Amino acid sequence: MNQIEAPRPRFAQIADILRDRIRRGVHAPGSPLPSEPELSREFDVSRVTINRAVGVLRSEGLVQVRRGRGAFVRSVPVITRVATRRHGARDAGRGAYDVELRRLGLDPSWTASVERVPASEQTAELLNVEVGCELVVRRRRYFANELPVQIADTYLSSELAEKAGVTEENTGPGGTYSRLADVGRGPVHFTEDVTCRGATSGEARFLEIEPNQPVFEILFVASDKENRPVAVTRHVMPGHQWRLRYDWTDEPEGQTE
Amino acid sequence: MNQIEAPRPRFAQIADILRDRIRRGVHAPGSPLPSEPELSREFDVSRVTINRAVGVLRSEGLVQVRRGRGAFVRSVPVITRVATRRHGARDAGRGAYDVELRRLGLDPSWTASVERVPASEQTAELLNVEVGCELVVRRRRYFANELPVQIADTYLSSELAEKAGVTEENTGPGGTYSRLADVGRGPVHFTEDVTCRGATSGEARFLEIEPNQPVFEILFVASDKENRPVAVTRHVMPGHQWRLRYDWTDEPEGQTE
DNA sequence: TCTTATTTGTTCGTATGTATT
DNA sequence: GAATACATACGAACAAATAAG
Repeated sequence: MNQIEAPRPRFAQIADILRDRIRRGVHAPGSPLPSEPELSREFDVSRVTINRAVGVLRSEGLVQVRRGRGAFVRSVPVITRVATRRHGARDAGRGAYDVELRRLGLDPSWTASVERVPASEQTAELLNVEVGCELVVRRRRYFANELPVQIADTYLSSELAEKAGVTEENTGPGGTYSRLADVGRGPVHFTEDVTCRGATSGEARFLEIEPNQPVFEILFVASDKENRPVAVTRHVMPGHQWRLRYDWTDEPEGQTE
Repeated sequence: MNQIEAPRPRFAQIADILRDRIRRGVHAPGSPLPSEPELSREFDVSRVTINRAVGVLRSEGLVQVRRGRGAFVRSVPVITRVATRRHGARDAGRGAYDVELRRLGLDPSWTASVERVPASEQTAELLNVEVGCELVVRRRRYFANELPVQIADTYLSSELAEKAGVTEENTGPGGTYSRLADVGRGPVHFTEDVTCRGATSGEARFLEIEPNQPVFEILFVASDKENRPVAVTRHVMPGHQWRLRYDWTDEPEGQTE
């Protein structure tokens, strides 16, 4: 067994060089890389090899390529989503998003809309309802400086949504969870499943990333005090631009259950 | 603007077909795909196009390609790492790993070793020590059915490690945290930062995945009751084969601070 | 050990298609 | 319409890892 590093493929070496140039600011955020024919001449390789090298940077989220225009360096602020346990669930919500983005000097914004859809198999199981039964879904889209950074869709059974009065875009002070609490179904138990997968083409289009570029998917289930699920939220966000933070304090031994 | 879906590239269509065949069991886990020349003839495309299609499946973690041998279908059980807040930090540790793997019908195993290393910039900052000062690192490697699934390295200052007596591989009942508690430095506050990034070549080699295939990196900081950091653990695991679960229960309003 | 066949990895030159300016 | 830029694809060639003899 030989510990000497095998010679790296040209496309990988060129990707390294370009990555380093971006890191050092030779190509500033928002500015284009030299065109493929130019890079092809500079490194004395075929344009196909340059295309593959740039493909590496694309899949890392470092550049955004637009056909007919060029490859542009992204500015990728890493946004931290803090889920502090002892302060309750809403800390990971909209208010915290605002604070975090302003801390980074970015302008937070979002859109919201409400629809009715039949329950998918997965959502039906999580909400403990029949497949195909009617759900109310609140779709939110988050932006940082006009750039899309997160998809968040919350599903509730139509029945519960109507009882709690959250079938309109404006859910009033405290949001959906406060309205649920008003009718005695306030969520108390929370489960959050985090996975990492390639973006679907629809997600990629909205988030302006490559299909198959890694995204975080968070499935957030809120249940009431009788442990009945009341709402499911699916978050999808580009993997390279988020950090998920969880913090908590252990109870002293005696108080644990 | 034209809403008609552009025709998909051939390599992507072929990747879809192969992915579907794997899903349907046409190619069972552990068995090889047909060779590239064979697929090239079947789909009547060049071998370069097949190579690119298989590359898509590689980056998804669906197949493992070994040069000179072929492309083998992976068996990819999704392992859930549960971090239940109310039961304390150790629920995400080794015992929980054992239980989860047996639940999946897999055989859990791990290795452990202890080293001394100088503090890197990042670790030094998290542990609040000087860069380059001596640390004790406990390296653990987790396997499922002999397949590597996780890297976990825990760093402590040498001083503290010696006081607590955790400079050997065997740390005794309850593990490192119990020994820290014995000397009055038991961790109480926990912070966990989850990010998603491409595997480094070293990680890829150990985890038997592609370089740049997405991995979860978890930075876990444990602090004592005076909020002094006592240990930092870095976990690295293949993104496609883990699910991170967090669950908790909200305290009633009155008890929140 | 050496040889040969098989299999994947990379690269080139060339060509064609699509999106933008 | 023309020029520019990126996307995909092919055939050919060679390199590197593996397996069989």
